[in-house]
Amino acid sequence: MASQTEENYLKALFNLANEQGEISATDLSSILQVSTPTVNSMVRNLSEQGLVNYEKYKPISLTAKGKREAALVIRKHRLTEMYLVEKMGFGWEMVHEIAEQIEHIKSPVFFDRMDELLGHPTVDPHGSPIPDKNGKIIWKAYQKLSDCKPGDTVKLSALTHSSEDFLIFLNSKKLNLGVHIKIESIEKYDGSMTISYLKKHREVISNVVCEKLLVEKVKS
Amino acid sequence: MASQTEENYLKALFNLANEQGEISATDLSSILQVSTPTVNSMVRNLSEQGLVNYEKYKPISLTAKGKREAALVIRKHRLTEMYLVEKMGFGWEMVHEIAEQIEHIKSPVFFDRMDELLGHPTVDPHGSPIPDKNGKIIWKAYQKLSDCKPGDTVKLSALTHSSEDFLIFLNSKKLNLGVHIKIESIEKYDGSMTISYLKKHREVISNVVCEKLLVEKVKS
DNA sequence: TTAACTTGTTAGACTAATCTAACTTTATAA
DNA sequence: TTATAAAGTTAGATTAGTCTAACAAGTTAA
Ligand SMILES: [Mn+2]
Ligand SMILES: [Mn+2]
Ligand SMILES: [Mn+2]
Ligand SMILES: [Mn+2]
Repeated sequence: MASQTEENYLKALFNLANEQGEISATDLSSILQVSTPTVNSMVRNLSEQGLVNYEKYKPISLTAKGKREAALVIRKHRLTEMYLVEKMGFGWEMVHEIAEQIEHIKSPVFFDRMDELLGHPTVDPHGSPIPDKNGKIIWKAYQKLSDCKPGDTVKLSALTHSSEDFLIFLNSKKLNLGVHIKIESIEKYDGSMTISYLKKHREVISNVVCEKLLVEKVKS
Repeated sequence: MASQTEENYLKALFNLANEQGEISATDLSSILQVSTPTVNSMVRNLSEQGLVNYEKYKPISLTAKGKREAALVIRKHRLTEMYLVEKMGFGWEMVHEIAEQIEHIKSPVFFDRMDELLGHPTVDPHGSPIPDKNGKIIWKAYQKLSDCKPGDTVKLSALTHSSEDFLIFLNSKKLNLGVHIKIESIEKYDGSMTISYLKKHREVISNVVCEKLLVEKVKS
């Protein structure tokens, strides 16, 4: 069974692959906060276990088996986050750190029970999809708020990044998942948007923020 | 902060001290399933941290600081077991293994939240006391069922040992904590007891079992 | 197309936690 | 009271995961 460290490498590889395609030792090194020689030796180890494709000086990738393993760790992480929010009353900005540890618990029944108590959720508290028990992920086709036009009404459904700082910022603006947002206008100069939501709440949000908000068109 | 391994040693030391007083390297070795040289080097390490009193060839003991640390790990273990039973619906025979892992999660708020959701419980699902946030334990003065007399009516309140096998045995006899037991008779020869409980349920249980059941006198 | 920079790899070392083999101290019992 | 057994310690090795320093390969840009 994969160690805690190995599971963290698999997750990092999986996430990087979905953000960039090509993965370098340097990327892993900066995400996992370890030196490149450390990455190098772990990648060789994972490669020997058939989880990673490795050839000297070539970009790193997960094998099919590695992808599945990674997705199952991510499943545990996201189920945990959902459980912490829904059943234990934690805020969405607090759960990542705890889930980072609990995801490594070796007990299938524990995660199965969470899944059951939650009613088999398909997304985590940040809107990211929860892989199924076979490691399969259903990616929903969201668009960035920054790609929407004035007059559009959309539902906030997920985030591209969910750092604690960003989540606390969203809390302060009462921008929770599920909120319906009307785009009033877009400033040409810097792409900042004036939006309204929740009984005429009106805010101006920067392009940096709009880029991180994933939305669905609302049929109305 | 104490590593997972260190925390497990502290717990073992704490439990052994409450069962035997004097602790030997061999005891730790057999409980933790590691060799005596391994125990030796870890005990020296804990001693350097001021958690254990160690002198060559002398029995091992926890310092005040070590006792406190140990009790706080046991607190996390028992809160977790209680949470798993009360909030997640696990049987009392399933929770020890999972708690053995979750007890090492580094997140005070996580355990505080469990404690709060459970309403600050004082005992775990096996009747063992949960140390408070300062590591203080209140030991209740239970007696063994095997020390009771025919005619006594008692409440089953705790267990001296809670191996999975024993818990499954108790399940099969419907002997749960809180059950009121009337001692009908005791067989002189082997100390086995005929007891009745739960609407005239009548059973003969061996002395081996009676020795492991902790009860309180019922005033009636 | 070659020099300079960036990225990746190798070599060698370290720490925590473990082991086995060998030795020393303490306990037991003839 | 001394020989034997049991318990504890030391020495030295191993594995996973990490590091730094040095070197090699690949990329970029003059
Ligand atoms: Mn997360
Ligand atoms: Mn993790
Ligand atoms: Mn337990
Ligand atoms: Mn443990």
